[in-house]
Parts: sequence; C-alpha cells; structure tokens
Amino acid sequence: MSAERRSFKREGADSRKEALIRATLALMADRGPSAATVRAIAEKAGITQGMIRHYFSSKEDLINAAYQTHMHGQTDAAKRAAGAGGTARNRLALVVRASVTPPVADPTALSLWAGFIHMVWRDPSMRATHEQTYLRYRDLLQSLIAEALAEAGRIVDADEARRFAIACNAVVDGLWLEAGALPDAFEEDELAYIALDSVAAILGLPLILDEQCEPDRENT
Amino acid sequence: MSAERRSFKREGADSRKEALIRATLALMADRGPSAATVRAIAEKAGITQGMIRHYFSSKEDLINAAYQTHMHGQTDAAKRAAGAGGTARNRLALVVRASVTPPVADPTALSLWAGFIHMVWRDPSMRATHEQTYLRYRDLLQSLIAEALAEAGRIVDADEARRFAIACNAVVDGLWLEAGALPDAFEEDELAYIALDSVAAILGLPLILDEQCEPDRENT
DNA sequence: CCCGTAATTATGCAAGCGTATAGTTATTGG
DNA sequence: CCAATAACTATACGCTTGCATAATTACGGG
Repeated sequence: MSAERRSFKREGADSRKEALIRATLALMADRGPSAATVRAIAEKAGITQGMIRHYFSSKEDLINAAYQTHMHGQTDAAKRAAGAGGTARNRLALVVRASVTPPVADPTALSLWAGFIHMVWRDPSMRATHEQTYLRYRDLLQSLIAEALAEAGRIVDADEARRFAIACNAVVDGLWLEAGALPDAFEEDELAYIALDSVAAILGLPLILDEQCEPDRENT
Repeated sequence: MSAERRSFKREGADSRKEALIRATLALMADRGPSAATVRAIAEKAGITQGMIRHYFSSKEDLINAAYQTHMHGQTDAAKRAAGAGGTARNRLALVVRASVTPPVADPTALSLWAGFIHMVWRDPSMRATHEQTYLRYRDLLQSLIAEALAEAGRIVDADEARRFAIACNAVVDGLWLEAGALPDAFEEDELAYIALDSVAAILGLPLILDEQCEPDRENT
C-alpha cells in the first residue's frame, strides 16, 4: 500500500553536484529564479531533495555555484571563439562577434543573468564573483585591444587602453543585452556587424573578420 | 488585551495606488523582488495588506504597474535632461550624459531593472511593456541622431539611422549597466566622457557639451 | 439624523518554501 | 563475511506566501 521506494542509485559527488547545478540553471532560465526551489531542483536532477543539503551547505550555496558556473561558461565561450592563432585584430573581432551572437547572447543567458544580478547586492560572496567575472572579461578585451593597436603601429598608454576597453565592453554588453531582450528585432548577423563597426569606430581601427583564417573548434 | 485597532484613514484611490507602487519599487530596489511581498508592501505604504487586492486585481498587476512607472521614470528623466532648446547635437549629448549618470544610472535602478527583467518572459503584458519602453528610448535616440547629423549637413537614410541608433543605444545601455553594477569602479564623470566619445566616434560627429565644455582627449 | 455604501482593517486558509532529521540501502575495510 | 560508514530517501516542522472573507469604520444622500 505504501508507494514503492525510489530506486537507490549511488553516484560520485562531482556528478551529483554538477547535476544539481545544471538543474538549477535550467529551472532559472526556464521559469525564473522563483521556480528554482529545492524540490524542483532535486526532481529535475533526478534525486530527492535531501541531497541538495548533503552536497551544499545551503540553497544559497548552490545558487552561488550555479552563478559561477554560468558566468565562467559565458566568458570561456567568448574566449574560445578567439582561437589561438591569427592576428590580435582578428582575434578581437572574433571575440566581439561571439559575445553578441548565440550561444553567448541569447534570451536564456540574459534571463539567467538577470535572475542572478539582484542577488549580488545582498550576498557579498556573489558580489565578489560578479566583480571578478566582470573585470576578467574586460581585461581580456583590453589586452586584445592593446595588442591589436600595437600591430597597427599605435602605442596607447594604460589609461587610454582602459578607456577603450570600457567603451568596447559597453558596446558589447549593450548589444548582448539587446540580443537577449529582443531576439526577434534583429537579423542574425546584424548585431555582429554593428558591434564590429562600433568597436572599429571607437578604436579607429578597421575590424574585418578574416573568414578563412577563422579558427575551428579543434583547439581544445 | 486585544491590540488597538489601526487608525482608520480614508484616502483617494490615486494616492493609494501611487503609495503602493512606490512601496513596491522601494522594496524591490532595496532587497530584491522576493522582498516585495504583499505584507511588506502594505506595511511600507502605511496600510493593511487587504488594500493591495482592493486597488489591484492581483499582486502581479501591481508589479506590472510598478514596472511601467519605473521605466517611464527612467526615460522621462533622460528626455528631460535634453531640455527644449539648443542644437540637436547638444541635446543628444545631454541625453547621452544623463543616461549614464545618476539618477538614471545607479545601482538601485539596475537592481530594479534586473528584478523586473526575468518576469518579462512569463507575463506577456510585461513583455509588451518592456518592448514598448525599450523601443521608445531608442526612437528618441534615433531622431536626435538624425537631426544632429542633418545639422552637420549629413543626410543618412532610415536604415543607417537605425543602425546608428542601435549602436549608440548599446553603448549607452552598456555603460548604464556598468555604472549600476560597479558604481565605485569609475570616476563620476568618466563614464559620461566615454559615452560621449564613443557615440561621437560611432557617428563620426564631435559631441561636446555646450554648458561646460571640458576639453578632453582627442578621439582617435 | 441616520442609514446604505464603499473603503479599510483584521483574520483565516491552503499551499509552498527551506531546513532538519529519522530511517533505509549500498559500499567497504578488516 | 560482516559491522561501520557514508550515501541516499522520506517525512515532518515551522514559517511565509498570496488570496479570500468577515468585521469595522467613515462618508454622503435622503
């Protein structure tokens, strides 16, 4: 008469943590932060809700881990798009384009990001993660910019490089935001071209994608 | 032994609605969307929780009204900064500066916006409000841009004006975002200058504020 | 003057939340 | 081969939530 007990499956700690994090992200992306309850997360991860407190000290801890995972995924995807070889100018163009096109820029990523952002103000550790991730992307941009300008024979001091990075970061973020907020309002390549044109205008450096020297997925 | 009953105060419907909306915004800005419960909102508005359902059909309805109020306030503040007279170029500069400086750009506004954004996906009426507000600001920018370019003797077709508006909007949004996310990472005027320089570079049109023209660095 | 009506308060309710904990089942070292 | 232990399930608890409704109060027209 009692419902049959759930089948007992033993799994490694890492795989369980990852499953919980992925379930959290999926729920938040789908139906907002409020949908990411411990029960829903556990169900989506295929385990019972007790596990979440067995692997994370609290739900907030799990949320934090999910936030880190998401942000690292975003940055890594953009960095990966740059590839290893080619000119700095081309790598910069590739990073810019990747940052305003799927899968980095899409409604799911924006929704997820927005869901996390408001937690940043209350939890200091989430704020730390936020700043770190934010500045890391900007630093990536800044070094590519400085390198690309150097290739063109222009030497900029650190202050100017910083301002360039802030401005280009803003363009990219703004377009990333628009791509996620109004995915049907633009052609698929339109935002990429606008991003490249704008960054080029800001830097005074033509940015054209060297399609044939585009790196492929093979590098790592 | 029974606690004394709350003093009975009769008020107009508009003032009550406004009080509820302001309380909602204050709570969301302060402690996130989850803190904006009907009880907390009512307490902050100085009334009992029954009133919220007396003036709004549901809590979601109140949230929607608060969203509209906030977004309209943001756009209106930027528009107001442009003033009525002066050249279009100067009005454009004023709008750009206003959009990346307080009170339009600040942590509270960002936190509030992020709190709303993730609701946009579930509720169609909030999505409608979102698109409408979004495009209205961009249209404001686009008309100012077209006018300013015309002043300089440059006629751009509708397609190019649209791309310019998208790009400038992106710069402004990105800097607005950074100003709200990392309020201590920039000098107070720094983002305004970067915004003006970037928009100027994108449009190929020098943007200098009339009233107080600090001769900043040359772009490019 | 007073009563009907609308505004406002107070209270109750079912559902869902995060967390704690007791009970159950694999794995493992000796 | 059998405890000991860690992984895992199941359930209960206290709290909060949005919403509904009964009780109370002010106000305006007869």
